[in-house]
Amino acid sequence: MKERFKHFPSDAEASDIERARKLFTIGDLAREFDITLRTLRFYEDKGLLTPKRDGNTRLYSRRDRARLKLVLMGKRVGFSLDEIREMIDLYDLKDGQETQLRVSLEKFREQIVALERQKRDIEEAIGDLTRTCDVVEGILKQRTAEAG
Amino acid sequence: MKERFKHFPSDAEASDIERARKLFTIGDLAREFDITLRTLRFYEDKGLLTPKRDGNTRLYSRRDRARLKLVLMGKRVGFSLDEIREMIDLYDLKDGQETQLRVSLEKFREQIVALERQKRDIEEAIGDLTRTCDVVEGILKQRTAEAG
DNA sequence: TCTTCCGCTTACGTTAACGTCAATTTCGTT
DNA sequence: AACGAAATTGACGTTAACGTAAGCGGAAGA
Repeated sequence: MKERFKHFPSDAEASDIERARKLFTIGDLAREFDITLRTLRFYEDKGLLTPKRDGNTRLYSRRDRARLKLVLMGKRVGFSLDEIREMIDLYDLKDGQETQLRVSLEKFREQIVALERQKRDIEEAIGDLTRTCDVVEGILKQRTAEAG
Repeated sequence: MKERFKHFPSDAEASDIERARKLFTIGDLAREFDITLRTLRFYEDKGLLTPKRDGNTRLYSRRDRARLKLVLMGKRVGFSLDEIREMIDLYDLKDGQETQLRVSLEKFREQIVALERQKRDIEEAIGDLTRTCDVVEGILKQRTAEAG
């Protein structure tokens, strides 16, 4: 474990100044969003982020940071990294153009439908398991009654 | 695609006789449960099924078929194949013993908790997406209003 | 007999999202 | 000069549940 990130509560005081900064290192973002360096580099390989370089060192702008937020948001709601990249690329192509907004809106709605489907599947599974539990409980009660 | 399985409605008539049978081929079960041969063999490799052999050919008993049903049920409610195997093995060790029933019951309840957690996550995601949709719609309406 | 169907085994491939490891390098302190 | 922390690249490993391909055998039907 060479790359580890702990929380340093002692650093929390400087947040006002820190968050007003224009540039972030890879470690900054990793700490702030609780992800690993590997993840940030991976996202870069995938074309989700494109930080500048100071020689070799990555430098993330506020814009990069905003994109990262979008990526993590997208993941949270169940999009794959590929889907997220497509949407962000599309959006960045010409900022906030109507067609792109409509495309994204459509994707969001489809995802909502997919999520609702998943939800129903899970509800059914919970129902099945609950019924099974009831049956097993019944068997157990019957046994203890016989044994008693 | 060398191994394909279609539904043969013309075979449906013989179901009374067929289902009363004692032995099944791998193709029989594949058709009945709509899974591939590969899957059946995979489950065997994993120790979930142990059909007998007529020379090289697998022969599944009604007991094997019942186990397969359990496996598919377990999958449906979100257990991994490893978890399913553990439970089935445990259950087969001494059939229907109280302790084993209690262990399974415990697992089921844990799984219900896990599923309910997933359900909440999905609901939150749906909420997020719905709100995002509303925002995007608002932007679009505003634009069309300005353009009009 | 030829073809087709059903079955067999072995073994490598797939997908997603990173983890882990190795070998260096650069930076800020002390 | 030495040290540790933080950074770099590259490449292989992981997990789950199969898919896919290659190559083979035996039985049934035209």
